[in-house]
This record gives sequence, structure tokens and C-alpha cells, in this order.
Amino acid sequence: MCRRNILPDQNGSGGDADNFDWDTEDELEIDNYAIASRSGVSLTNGEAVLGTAEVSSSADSPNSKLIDHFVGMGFSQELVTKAIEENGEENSNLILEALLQYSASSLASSSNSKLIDHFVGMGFSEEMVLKAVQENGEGNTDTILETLLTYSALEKSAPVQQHADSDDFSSDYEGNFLDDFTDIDSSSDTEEIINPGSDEESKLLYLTKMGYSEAEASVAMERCGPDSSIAELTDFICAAQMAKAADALFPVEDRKPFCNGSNYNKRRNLGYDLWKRKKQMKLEKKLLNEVDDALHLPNPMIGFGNRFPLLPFPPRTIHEAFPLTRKWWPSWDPRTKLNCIQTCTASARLTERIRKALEAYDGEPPLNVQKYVLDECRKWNLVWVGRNKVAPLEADEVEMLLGFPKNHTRGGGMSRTDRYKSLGNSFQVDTVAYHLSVLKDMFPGGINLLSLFSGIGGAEVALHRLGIPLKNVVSVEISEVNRNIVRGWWEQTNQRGTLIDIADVQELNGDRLEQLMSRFGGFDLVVGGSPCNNLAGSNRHHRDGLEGKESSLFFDYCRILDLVRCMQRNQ
DNA sequence: ATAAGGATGAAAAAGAAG
DNA sequence: CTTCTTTTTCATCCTTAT
Repeated sequence: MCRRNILPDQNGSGGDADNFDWDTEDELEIDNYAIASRSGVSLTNGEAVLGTAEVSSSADSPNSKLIDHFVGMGFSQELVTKAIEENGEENSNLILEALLQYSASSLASSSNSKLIDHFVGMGFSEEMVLKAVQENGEGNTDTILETLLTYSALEKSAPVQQHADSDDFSSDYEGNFLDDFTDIDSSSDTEEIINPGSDEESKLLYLTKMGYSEAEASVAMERCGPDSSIAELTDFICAAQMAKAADALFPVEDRKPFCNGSNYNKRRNLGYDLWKRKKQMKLEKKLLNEVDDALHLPNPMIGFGNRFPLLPFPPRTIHEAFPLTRKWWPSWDPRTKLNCIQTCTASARLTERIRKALEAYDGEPPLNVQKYVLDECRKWNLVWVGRNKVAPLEADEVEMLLGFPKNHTRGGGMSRTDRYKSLGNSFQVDTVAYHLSVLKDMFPGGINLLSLFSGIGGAEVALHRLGIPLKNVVSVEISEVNRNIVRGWWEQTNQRGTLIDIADVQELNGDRLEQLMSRFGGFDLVVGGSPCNNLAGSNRHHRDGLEGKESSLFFDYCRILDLVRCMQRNQ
């Protein structure tokens, strides 16, 4: 699966979120995640406004471009044309308002009342739901949910701390997000008011008085731990409701079984048979064809119904993540969210060029300069750190955004560039954790994990933060510094299990795997993201696809997965 | 035609070893 | 100080999608 770190977007120029291919097999997974973790790709109101601002700034753009822009935001072409006719093409804010008005009135009257009822039934106020639907369009139900969730979270936002297994966390690894937000909510006294007492029964009572069911309350208490605050518990319940609602939107009948059909059975025996016969053939070509089929498997990964996000929630906006940037953020920079985290950062010369370009003007720079600066800011994820001064994110800031413990990738032989590279290629921990959260109930005693292409251990960290004990972990990672990072993390978090690291996936042949599996009694989870270098758009040199030097390791992933499956079945 | 992407490689700078 | 190694910087100049 794509492990690209899509941080909350702002990709301007007509709303890049719309360009994202929502119709891929990943769709539901991503959507599900977006609901609960709030880091998904979605248009918020702010971004919609951003889009309009951009269009209005390019007065020479033809009418059709303007239409496309709004159509891209999810409005029908018909409505857009009508709105432009009525309001002229000069003032895109007016057009947007008109469009929102149209959708609101059509929502209230039409078939969409069903949609609204649905969300109202979930406990949101009708007013909120209408607003959310207006902001997100009716097409994308999960974005609506996300927005609703955000509203509710804003209402009762008080930072809370994760207490998964607090005795297993060293102090450095505990609640590290909060360090960066202390100036947001810490002064608020709501925490005290809504924290009636520490004893479990009174919390339960309090929650039920708030209108939550007893079942919801007790599940939340179990998940969040005995020391959790009311704010944390309500956050949890809220998120759980979202997840449940999301599942309700995709009925069970629509979910096709993951392994069906004779082709699949043939396929999954392939690796095993090869191994069994110890035939050292050129399997690449053969597998390539097989894998081609595998890529068209139906959407398999939904419907567990009991996913839950990590707490505390990761920051959702640039301001939340980096409050100090607010002071220097110019009014003409409408970004509220960052772009994908990548492996490269902006050069000092670029930030210097930007500073020079801006210093020539006293107040707001002219539109063309604004556009230049904004384009670069989006391209490189620059944030404002001073007057006319933008800067790329520091490695520790990226670390925090991706959900890793503070200093996770610091030192231990990591150079600065190594750090950016490893982080840029890593999982976003909250994302992965949300998907893996289903395992918590399934494996209360912990899991055996086979982690391929582990990198800096995103999956391991995610499982740990979920409070899922790691019994035995086999971690395959080519980079020595990365292996050291995972090893260091393993020791610092006082893991009780065994960590075995292997440098090269090719080393993990049938014999080795069999030996490991008989020692641990099989693996409960195989996780990893194979290298993407040769698929990456920005790789101008060796974009050879899956057969490229690095990306071809994908086939090892398939090979190993097949082997594990078959060995497990034959045990 | 244009925009933009999950990165690379040459060259310069900085650090380490002798 | 010289030489070797690592790290950083910076501009790529391909492909795909619109």
C-alpha cells in the first residue's frame, strides 16, 4: 500500500485533493482513516476559500477555468454556471457563497435529507450536519464525518494524554506531542470542570449522564486506561462512533471476500511450492504476471468495525502543530494544512530568494509575488518563522507530525539528510495505528510481527502506541542506521519480546522463514511498504517502475507473504 | 502547453584521519 | 597541512495528468 505521508493538504491550484485518485483500491481504507485520525486528505472550508482566492487573483483566466475550479470542488457544472451567471466571474467568493446556498437548499429538501438524518441520528445537531455537508459536498460522506468530528472535538477540546501502557513508556516517550501545544489549551480550566473524579464509577456515571451508552463508556474506559480524563474518553467515544458510522455506510453485502476464486488459490500456493521444491528459478517474470492479477483484488480491508484512533489526536492544522508560526503568517497565505512530507527539503537559497522578493515591499506584496511565494511554500512545505522569513520543517518537527517519539531519529549515527530521508519514507504512525487498531481485541496477549522494509519502525511504534504487546518482531531493513534506531527504540521502551533484525529481504528465504516461524509459532501480522524510488514521480533518473532496482523488492514482499500464508496453513 | 511529482547525482563544503 | 570520507546543497530536465 502507498505509504506516502499525506498530511492535511492545501495544495491550492484548484484543490489538489480533488486530483487525488479516490477511486483506487485504497479508497475506503484512506477514507476510513480520514474519519478518525483527522489527518486525511480533505477539503475544509478554509481550503475552499483558498481556491477561490487564487482564481480571483488570476483575472486573465478564462471562464472555463473558473468553472472547472468549482466543479473540482464538488459542485455540479450546471450549478456553477448558474452561479457565475448570477454573480459575474469577478468575485469568486460571491460565487462560492451562491453555490453553498444552492447546495444547502437542495440538501434540505431533497433526497439528501436521508444523509442528514443519518448524521443527526449519530448525535450531531442538524445545524452542524448542514454546515458540514455544505463545506464538504454531499459526495464524500467520510469527509463530512471528519468535519463533524472536528466540530465536536473543538467543542470539548482539552489536550489529553495517551496512557496506553504507561509503565512501558519511558518518560521521553510519553505524551511528547503536548510539549508543542502547551500554549494552546493548557490554560483552560475546562479540564477540571469536566473531570469529576478519578474513580472509575463516577466517570462511568458522568459519561452516561452526558448521553453516552454504558457500553460505549466502559469500552472507552478500558481502551484509554484508568487514568484517562473525561475529555479523552469523550474524544474516544466520538471517534469510535465515527468509525462505526463509516462502516454503516459501506454495507456488509458490498464487501467481497479477500481470497476468492481459483486464481487466488493458485497464486497463493506459488511461492510455497517453489520453496518446497527448492527450485531456484527466475520467478520474477512469472510472479509479475501473477501479481498483476493481485493488484485488481477487490476492496478487502474494511468492515472490522472496531477501529479506533490513537490519542492524543495529532495536530490537524499548521497552527496547531506550530503555534509560533501564527505570529508571522501573512494574511495572504491561506494555507492551514501542510503538503506531503517528502525526503528532500528546500534549500537555503530558495528561502533567501523568497525573503528578498518580499523585502522589496512594505505591506502586501503584489499578486504575482504572492503567487510565487505561495507556490514555493506549497512545494516545499515552508512555514513562516519570521518577518518575510520562511523555513522548511526541522527534522524533529517532521518526526512529531509523523507521530514518532521525540528524538526518535536523532543521533545514533543519523546525519541530518539521513533523518529527512528516513522520515520522508516512513509511515505516519497515527494512520497505521488506526488501521492496526483492530488487532487490539483480536490479540490481547500480543502479536508476532514480521515487519518488512521497517525503516525507522513506523509499524512497531504504531502497535506499541496502541498498547498491543509485541511478542516477537522480525524486522527487515537494509539501512544500518535505521536498524539501530529501531533497536534503540525497542530497548528504550522496555519491550519484553524479542527483536530480530535482518538486513536484506533476499536473506529471508524459505528455510530462514520456516525456522523463525517454528520458533515463534507463526506470524500474526506482516506489515511493510516496499521501496518506491523507481515509481516516484520526482525521480527523473530511474523511473523504471516495479522492475526498477529498488522497487523490484516488491516481489520479495509478495514472495514472503505467500510463504508465510502457506506455511501458516500447513502448520 | 503546463504543472508538478514518495528522488537523484554532481559538486562543494565540512569533517576525520594521518 | 594533506588526503580521504561524509554530508549538504542545489538544480535537475523525465513523465504523467490535465
